[in-house]
Amino acid sequence: MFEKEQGLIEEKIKAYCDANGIALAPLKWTAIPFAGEWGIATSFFQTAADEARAGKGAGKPVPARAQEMAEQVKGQIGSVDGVSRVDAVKGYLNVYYKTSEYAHRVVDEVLASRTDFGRGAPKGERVMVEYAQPNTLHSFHIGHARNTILGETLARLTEFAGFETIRASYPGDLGLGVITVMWMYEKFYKGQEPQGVHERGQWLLKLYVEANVLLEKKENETPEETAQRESYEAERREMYRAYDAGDPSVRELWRVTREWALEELRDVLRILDVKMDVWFYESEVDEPSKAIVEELIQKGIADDERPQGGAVIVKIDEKLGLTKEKYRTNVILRRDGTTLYLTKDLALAKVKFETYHVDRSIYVVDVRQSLHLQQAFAILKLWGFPQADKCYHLGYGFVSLPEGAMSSRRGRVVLFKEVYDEAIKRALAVESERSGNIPEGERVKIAEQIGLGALVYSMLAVDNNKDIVFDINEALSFDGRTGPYIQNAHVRANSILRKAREARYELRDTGYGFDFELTKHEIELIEQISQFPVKVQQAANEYRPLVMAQYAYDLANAFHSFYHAVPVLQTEDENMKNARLGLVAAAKQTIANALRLLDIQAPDVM
RNA sequence: GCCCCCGUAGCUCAAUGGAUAGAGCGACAGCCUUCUAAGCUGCAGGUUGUGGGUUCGAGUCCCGCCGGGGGCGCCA
Repeated sequence: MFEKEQGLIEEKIKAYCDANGIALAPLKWTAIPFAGEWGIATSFFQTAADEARAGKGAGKPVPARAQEMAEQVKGQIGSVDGVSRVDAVKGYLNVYYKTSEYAHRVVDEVLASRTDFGRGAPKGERVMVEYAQPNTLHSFHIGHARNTILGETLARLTEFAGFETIRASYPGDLGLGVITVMWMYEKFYKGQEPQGVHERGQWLLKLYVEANVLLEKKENETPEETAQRESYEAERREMYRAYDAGDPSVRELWRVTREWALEELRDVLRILDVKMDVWFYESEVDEPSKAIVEELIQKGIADDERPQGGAVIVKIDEKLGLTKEKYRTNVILRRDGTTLYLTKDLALAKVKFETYHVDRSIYVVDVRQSLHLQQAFAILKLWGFPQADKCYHLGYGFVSLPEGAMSSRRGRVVLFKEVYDEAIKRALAVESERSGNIPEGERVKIAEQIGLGALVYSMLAVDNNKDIVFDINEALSFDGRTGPYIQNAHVRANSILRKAREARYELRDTGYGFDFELTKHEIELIEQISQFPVKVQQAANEYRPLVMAQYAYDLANAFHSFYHAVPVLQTEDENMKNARLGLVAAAKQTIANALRLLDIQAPDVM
């Protein structure tokens, strides 16, 4: 927001260096890291070090020389519009803003842009974010929730930062797991169907777990048990074969059960306020992907070892001319002619590039699939897609339970829906304890927003590359560094504004100013608000939702401190009252914008 | 055997190579007749796993070691 002033100072620094024959290193600006004062800072360490290396430093230690430069620059700067003072400290040049002027500018900008405050200029690039890729028939657990929340937040960030953004889901609706549930249903539960979208979806998971018990080889099996198990196994294999052969009744069973699972998925996405633009289904990518295998053989990228009884493989390192093993070799078509995960991902990437004209392709996928995705990207590069360089795997650590890894197969999972229901229950309990002023008809809706806010924030507040051991009490905490803490800041800001309206106090847009002595709380809050556009860009460019999660907390924290220490409605002075109401409105708006990017609702009361 | 990630306060986690390594939880002490106490203020808590190296400057980069997790051609 203050590029002009920064530019002016930079010119002065450059002029000083030119006049003194100093080769200036690129200037890096940061916020002054001391609370209560507001401005920007840069240092001269790099320049001094460069000078010393060039043998021109006159033997002076670098820090001392940096400080000397900072002092001399300070002497040269004179007065700059909008700058109250300049300090040279420990090699740093600190430029302090005239807070009254900038405060007015920040508040004005927020109130003029409203929901668009912080939005970046269009970048002319199209991004696709692929996330929410659960297997159908397995129900949606808390690990899928981490994936979906990360993906959705990232999509909101890239979109708001100025990228045209496409959201893509890629459910796995094929494979042995799916067939296993179908077999179980057909054999033991045919004709049954629980009522309720989630009940039905969770029931499918129950069938899956039961089936795996029947199909798993046990220790000390009796011959009868072994025969029984092998007979089940044969039935399952037969169903898989029948599905592949296009058997109409098996296909119909597949279609019906798949729809049950997808209905549940769609409802989970509705709860999470995720609106997918594109659905890629594994079943629809499977057949076309076989064609690309031929293409890759033709182009000399893949080696066909089928004549020797092998598979179709890509020797990635060799084709890239690497001597050290990095991407290794991988199979893109089994010897029986069926496809693999990698095959389908290659075909899907081609569709993304050619049909959707994607410039950047982001995959939100478990970190354990890192090598596979690196292999896919490398093959895309060999294939001649320049977009391969802008494929990015946003890997995330897996979510486990205190008792160990989650396992759909064993039914050892925490389902998203269970946690969501519990979150609402807990939020309602807190509401009835301390929120007397919520209208009866809104209590559940607010509880949903708070409960989900807690859960979502707990997923975003940890860096994506870290594993999470899921603890429901931590995930659903409403105190401290949590979603509800940030939501509460929004509520409190709203409360002040509502009271002002109720008192028929009219907020004047103009004619007020921050030309009074600002408290450190006001300065800190204004500084935080002004940082929002920068944080949006940083989070989007680095593909790091955590940056925004961190920022939202810092902003809310600044507001809570301000709220506690600085009176607004009780302010005697009309001008000051106006200015502070404007600041509160700007803070509320910025908190709301930040929460929106985090896929968290911003309630007006709680 | 090779590759990737992690190791920071009692616990859970932050920190574009830069100023005094920061939050939350937990503990302790305060603050509700005053805009919502899901809050605020104060206090305590650190040899950033370890040994070297690079650098004016290292939690951050490089090498080794220790500890934990993950991955490595016909699973996804």
